[in-house]
Amino acid sequence: MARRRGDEVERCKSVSTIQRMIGGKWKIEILFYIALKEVRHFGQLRRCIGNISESTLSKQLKELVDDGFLTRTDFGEVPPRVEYALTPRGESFVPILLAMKQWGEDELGL
Amino acid sequence: MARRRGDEVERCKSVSTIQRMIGGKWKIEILFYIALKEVRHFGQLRRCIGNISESTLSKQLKELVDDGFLTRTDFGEVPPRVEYALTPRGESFVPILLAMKQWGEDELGL
DNA sequence: TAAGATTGCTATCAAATTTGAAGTACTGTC
DNA sequence: GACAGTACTTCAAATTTGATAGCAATCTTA
Repeated sequence: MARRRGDEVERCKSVSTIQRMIGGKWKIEILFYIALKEVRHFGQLRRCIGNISESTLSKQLKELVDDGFLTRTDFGEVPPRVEYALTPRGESFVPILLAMKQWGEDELGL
Repeated sequence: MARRRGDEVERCKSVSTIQRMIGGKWKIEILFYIALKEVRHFGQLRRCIGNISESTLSKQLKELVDDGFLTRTDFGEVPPRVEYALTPRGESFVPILLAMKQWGEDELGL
């Protein structure tokens, strides 16, 4: 049954938080490549995602680290070597990434 | 095993398409309220989502209609009455919305 | 009688976000 | 010696999002 006037809906905090965390223009793809394709490095991500700019990728990765999805390991070498990997929280999100990939293949025929 | 240099990763079209479709700043929440809370009207969505502006909500709804997630029924009355509802494609996405809500509750304690 | 509320927008302009291009620092390759 | 590779940062420009006002017609309130 659909809702009617005066029948207000309360906000769902878990959904609005996820929306904030993965709602960017690139986060799902970034997580996908790190989680399911084992991509670890900045330059690889930039190349396989395609159109993302370096400054944007850098910022999005930082946010994913801050939100607890990724770890960032800087080996302090020159030329720079940095590796990104999933945290346990990131791992726990993998089934959702897989479901989205599967949905795309089934529903969109891709 | 992590990937190394020269070992390039191919782009996954189903993931980049989903990213484009639901990657906005609000789409997950919009779909959530329509799918799981039975919200049908523009004004209700605006109120329960909170900070979204009317122009943005209008645009995002239009995109979700264009991408085949929602139907829009205009009853041609004044004051306007318009209803949004899930298409079969939208319905098929519901399990992913549920999984995200659950993930937020379990992982973030919300 | 007339003002105000209701509803789903659109138009306009300001503010915030995202983008591309270039720069940084150093090593290894041609 | 010029150039590519690596992971960024900085800055101006382009794009997206937000705030506000307005429209159309009817019902409600004063």
